[in-house]
Amino acid sequence: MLDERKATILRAVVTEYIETAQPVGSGHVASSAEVNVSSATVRNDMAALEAEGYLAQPHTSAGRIPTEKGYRFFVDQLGGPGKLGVSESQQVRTFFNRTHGEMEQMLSDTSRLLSSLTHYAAVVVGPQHEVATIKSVQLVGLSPRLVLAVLVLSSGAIEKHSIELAADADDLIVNAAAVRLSTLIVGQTLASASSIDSHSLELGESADVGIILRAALAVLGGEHRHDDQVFIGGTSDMVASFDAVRTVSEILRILEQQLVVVSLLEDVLDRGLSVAIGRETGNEALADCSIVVAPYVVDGETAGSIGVLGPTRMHYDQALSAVAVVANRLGRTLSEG
Amino acid sequence: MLDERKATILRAVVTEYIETAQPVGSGHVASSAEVNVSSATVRNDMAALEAEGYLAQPHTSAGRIPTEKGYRFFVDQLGGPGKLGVSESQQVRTFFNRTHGEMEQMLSDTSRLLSSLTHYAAVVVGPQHEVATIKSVQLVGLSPRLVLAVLVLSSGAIEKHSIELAADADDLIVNAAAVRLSTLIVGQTLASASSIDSHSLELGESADVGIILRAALAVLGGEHRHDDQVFIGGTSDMVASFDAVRTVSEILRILEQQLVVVSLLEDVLDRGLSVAIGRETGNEALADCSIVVAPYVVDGETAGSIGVLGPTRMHYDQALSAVAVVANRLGRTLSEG
DNA sequence: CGCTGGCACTCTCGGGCTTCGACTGCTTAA
DNA sequence: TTAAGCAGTCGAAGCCCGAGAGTGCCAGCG
Repeated sequence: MLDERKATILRAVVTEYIETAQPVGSGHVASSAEVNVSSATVRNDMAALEAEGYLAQPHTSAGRIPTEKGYRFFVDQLGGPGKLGVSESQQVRTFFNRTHGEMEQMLSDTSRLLSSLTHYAAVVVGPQHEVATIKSVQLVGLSPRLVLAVLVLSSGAIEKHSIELAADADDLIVNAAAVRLSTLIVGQTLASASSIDSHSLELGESADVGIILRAALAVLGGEHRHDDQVFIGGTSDMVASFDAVRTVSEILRILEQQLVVVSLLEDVLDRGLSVAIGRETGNEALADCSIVVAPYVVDGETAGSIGVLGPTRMHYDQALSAVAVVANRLGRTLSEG
Repeated sequence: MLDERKATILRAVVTEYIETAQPVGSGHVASSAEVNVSSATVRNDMAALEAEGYLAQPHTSAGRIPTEKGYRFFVDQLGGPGKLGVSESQQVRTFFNRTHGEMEQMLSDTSRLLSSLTHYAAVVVGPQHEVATIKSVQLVGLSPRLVLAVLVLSSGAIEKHSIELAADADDLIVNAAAVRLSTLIVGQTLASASSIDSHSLELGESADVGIILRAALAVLGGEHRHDDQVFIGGTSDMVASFDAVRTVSEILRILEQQLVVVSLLEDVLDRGLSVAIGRETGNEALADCSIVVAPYVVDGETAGSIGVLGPTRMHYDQALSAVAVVANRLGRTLSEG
């Protein structure tokens, strides 16, 4: 499709533009190390590249800037992620050597690490609860009609749901229900626990206990998708890459709606993409942004995903390697625990 | 200090500047409804106001803009918070009628509500755990050397701490420790629980149980301040009030570090509803920002605080009423549950 | 046939200039 | 004490122009 020289020229334009944010002209390209032809030749090729949609001109007599298609080509021919710089990989190493303890804390710190590595916004989506089994369940009466169900999952995550009762329930009844609930659902996954037929189990129970059980199971059956844990860091870094406050505001709006972010990441992964450029993100407001994502694997299962969000003119190589390395280390660290 | 006319003129300048973000000249002030003198007179008074430090001039032949001292006077003479507009108070009412259930969800939604009311960034700090008593404690073994301690507090909040053991512990031992721990700390506050002398209680326990107990109590004694829950919403709205990306980036950095929270808490200790203008926030990076805070009261105790962060030229009256009303309703709603 | 040098052209950017208008401060008079 | 008028100041906006960076195209050269 693109001969070798055109590809080199395109590469040169993209890297130069990523660096300077200025339209790059034929002269700059010709004087770059990889290109050994005159600026006139570069001009001809750039005109061709523009005709084919890889480059665009803000106006006549300005240099060229890459289009999304141009970035796409650049990223694709980049192949996989490269290696991290020494200081960065050192940073990653010390981070993961030092980190331990609470998973939430770790994920939150990971988003900070990733944003500090890339200077873009980092999004870390916690492990899905769907594969985790229930380690323990507990019912705690907070007030006569309010009971809190606390689940501990094998992943170390905690789910809590409050259950409002129609009638008062004393501690004895609550405890009885807790015991019964434990025997029913401990060891199961959330999904299978919530599919238990609540009618079949009221046999042999007192009415009060049955009511609580049914309420608890109903609550478990609710939307689990919603309580995905999402950690976002480094927005202040990313913001500095843009120059219009309007753009910044729109991007922040997207990030605030965390649900969107999650579906964004999942969507990108579904399509097998690890990089979404501009409108490929599927969101008009992110037309000036790119996303780099990777899943992380815990105990052989894809658990969650991490990603960075930056301007379309991001340092793709650095971002790719950072995301890849951090996803890898995060998965390994979580597997050990 | 300021005679009535000067106060009126200052008020007019501030409101006009808040509205337009443009320096306001004597002509505008003279033609405003509250002022019935000529522009020349206004000029004289404005010169005096400038000499006294309430107003400033970006340059000769420009209008005046308020200084921090000017805003301060404006806010002080505003007295308490006014009433909310009809649609806003309607919004608050339906929000609090509809809301129930998980506290975290509620606080997070509250920050969204507050930012949607004011169009500034809203910060909601969850109830301090210090007054809450422990309702239940549970130890769950995740792996042979990793035990998760889960506390349920009377406020409905949950604390979890992971405990790493030096030696393997089987379920029997963990359960024994859990039972013992329950009798020790249930009903106490976190503070008093963490001050239990761990050495005195090993009597009559097996060594294994004692080890776990000691580890658990040690973990409880850790820093509780750190796990204050903070919910921040509406940054995208606030950002739109500024025009320099640089400023925006710095403000976001502050929010990310949750430094604002510190000043929020400190301010709330001093007085009730309060406003910090510009450098009064104690942070150089927030020189162009103001903060409006109020504590909320649950069951007669100051539980936490809420606030908004916006530009110094914020709509103080609206912000004050919104914060006051939401703090009030939030406290009442949390008291009921 | 592809590459290159040259040339004319285009368009932005920045400086310098002028004009305009929105202010102010001061002076003077009621 | 207030108002009116007037001169002065300064930024914003418009304009022009030259410099510079780029382009497209063409003709010649290997």
